[in-house]
Amino acid sequence: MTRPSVTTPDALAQRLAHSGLRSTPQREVIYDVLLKKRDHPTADEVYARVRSDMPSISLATVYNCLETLVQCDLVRAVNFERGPTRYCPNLRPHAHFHDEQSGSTHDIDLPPDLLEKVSAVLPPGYDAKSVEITFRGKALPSTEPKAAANK
Amino acid sequence: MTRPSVTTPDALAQRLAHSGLRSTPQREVIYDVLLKKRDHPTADEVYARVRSDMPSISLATVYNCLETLVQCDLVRAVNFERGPTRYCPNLRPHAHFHDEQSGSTHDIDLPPDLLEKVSAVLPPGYDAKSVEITFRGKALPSTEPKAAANK
DNA sequence: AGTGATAATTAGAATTATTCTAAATGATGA
DNA sequence: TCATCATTTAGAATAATTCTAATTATCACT
Ligand SMILES: [Mn+2]
Ligand SMILES: [Mn+2]
Ligand SMILES: [Zn+2]
Ligand SMILES: [Zn+2]
Repeated sequence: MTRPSVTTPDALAQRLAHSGLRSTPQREVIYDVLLKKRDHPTADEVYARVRSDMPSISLATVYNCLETLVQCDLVRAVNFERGPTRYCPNLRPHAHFHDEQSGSTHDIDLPPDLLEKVSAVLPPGYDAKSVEITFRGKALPSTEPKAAANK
Repeated sequence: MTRPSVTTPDALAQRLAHSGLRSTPQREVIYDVLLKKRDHPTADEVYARVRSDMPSISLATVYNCLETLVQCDLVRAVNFERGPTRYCPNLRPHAHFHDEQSGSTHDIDLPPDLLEKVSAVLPPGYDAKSVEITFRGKALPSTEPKAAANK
């Protein structure tokens, strides 16, 4: 029954304020879209989804808002090779698994000590602010993202 | 006194033949350039370096040859965020450290068991063909890549 | 050596995701 | 209400890469 730390829409205004930014309808609906279907959509996909709620929003605004959410640490930008950037509202420490067949991206939760263990391979003189772990391969269809299991 | 497994220019013709491809002057000079200065150059940087040896080479050929070397498993393509792809002839298992100040990329050799340990976090149903580990942060100037220390 | 088949290279156009620019709109608060 | 500053917006610009179609090089055979 643990809840994700900050992944509720309410947290948005707080986090934005903390960075001296305003909560706007565009930022809210974009964050909602990310929380509702956590399949690592691209900016274009976010744009398409947001347009049903807000048909007048512009693609530039989608890019601007996503960047803002990333700066506020509410969302992670996820890249794989040279593909378009994908957006992830999962704030727990996790890795990404890219299924080559389907093109889908899955979250892999990490045990609490793994990132430290990995960072321990750094020789003296290297000070890492972040670590990213990415897998590429084949995932069984049963591992396809099911209907928005939040928790 | 261990030697890197396949990182000598001689290996090139072999590996290419194994994939049914020819060894060409362009492929050779590009692979040489990658071996000579292992600082993870971009395609543009490779192009610039190769042009002193072979002024008539085209940028399209540089892209083609780099892709060929990657397909033959002689070179790794390395991406960081949305930056241009960089190329790495280090075939040992290693991670990448991106120094945010200088923009430089460093190889971090990995202990033999680490990648297995990391892959062990995958739930059943996930079959990873590759794992990538990327660090981002600050590296002390002393860790700057020194004059082509091969071995 | 000559010939046809295939592979590789090349210049330049096209593509794609993203960023930039400059103007319009919206909120804030003296 | 007005001035100020933040945000959004449309469209142009950018940058890395890929594609296209033509040319050149290599190879296998005769
Ligand atoms: Mn990824
Ligand atoms: Mn990298
Ligand atoms: Zn994720
Ligand atoms: Zn490397």
